[in-house]
Amino acid sequence: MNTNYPSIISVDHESNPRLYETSYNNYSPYTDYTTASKLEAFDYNYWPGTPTTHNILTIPSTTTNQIIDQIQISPSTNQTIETLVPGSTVHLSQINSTATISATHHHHHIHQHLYPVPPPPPPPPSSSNDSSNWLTSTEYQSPNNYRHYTYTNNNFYDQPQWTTPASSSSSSLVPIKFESSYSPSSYFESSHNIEQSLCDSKEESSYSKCQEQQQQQSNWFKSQLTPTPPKNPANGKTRTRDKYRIVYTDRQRYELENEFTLSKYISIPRKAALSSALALSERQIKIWFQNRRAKERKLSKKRQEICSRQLNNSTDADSPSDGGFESPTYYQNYV
DNA sequence: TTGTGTTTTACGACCTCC
DNA sequence: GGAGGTCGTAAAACACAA
Repeated sequence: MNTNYPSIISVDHESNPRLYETSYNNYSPYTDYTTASKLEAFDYNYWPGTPTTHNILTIPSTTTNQIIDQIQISPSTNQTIETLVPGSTVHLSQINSTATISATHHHHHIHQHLYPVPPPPPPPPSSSNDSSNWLTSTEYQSPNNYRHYTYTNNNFYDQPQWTTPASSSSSSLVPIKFESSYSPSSYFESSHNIEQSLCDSKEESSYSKCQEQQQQQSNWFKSQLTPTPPKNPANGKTRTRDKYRIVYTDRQRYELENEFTLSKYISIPRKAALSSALALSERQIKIWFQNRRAKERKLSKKRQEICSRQLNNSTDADSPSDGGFESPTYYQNYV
């Protein structure tokens, strides 16, 4: 496993409109929020690798010069510029590069997926802005194989996890797999130990081990849409008949949190979309938002208390005595 | 391992708005 | 009247110190 990749080139973008993955695995932009509310930061990282064709899901721009993403595809060439414009159709463009690219949120979340196309790769467009080579999101067929990389302890780990769909029919559309580094640590810990040689090996034991690992990965992806049921259902409780509460998956939480950062109150259409995308009922989405707002209120109350305490400390700095500022009545009177 | 405090789902009670 | 809001709370899940 090569952990000696060259320095990572990271570009922070503070004005990227986020792409949203629907339950049908098409990428579509948010349309019911303002552009300003979509601001998020991305880190784009690359390092030299085998020349590969990459698929990039973008929203083509013809009406604005807004540039929100620049990916240098090799040190000796010019930059490829992808432009995302909210509210327009999502397209797939392809580039040939000698770089392996990943796009990750600066909070460890992968928002945009760049898949190497399995050989033989389709001919690349003459330029990345050549819209004649773009596919619509419904035409997009994710590759039969893709490669996943992770970033740990300031090193990129080559993490070859070649995944092949269960079905052998290559003509059927394969759902775009959700990759998130906001995932159980055990997933990555186990992944780091996977050696590519296992899958390349002619040895039956190594091959079956590889198959097993692939199955585990596949199960993890599936599990991200399946909330964990309670270990001990509460019998006779007045709550849900057969379950007291379930634990949402990392992906469900992640998408809900993302939605919450966009708006503290979820709209009816967004609720319906999230419901189908995350396999949660609209009631669960609604209650999650209610609970999340409650948490926010609790946190801001706590912050306010800390602020007033600090303010109080500074105003009392000259005083030899704290005047009993720890007492609840003091705070009550102060606030 | 265990005790304890915190966070996360889920709900009831009650309120407002349309 | 129904939908969805807050508030308070139950209980599972989780984190973490001892």
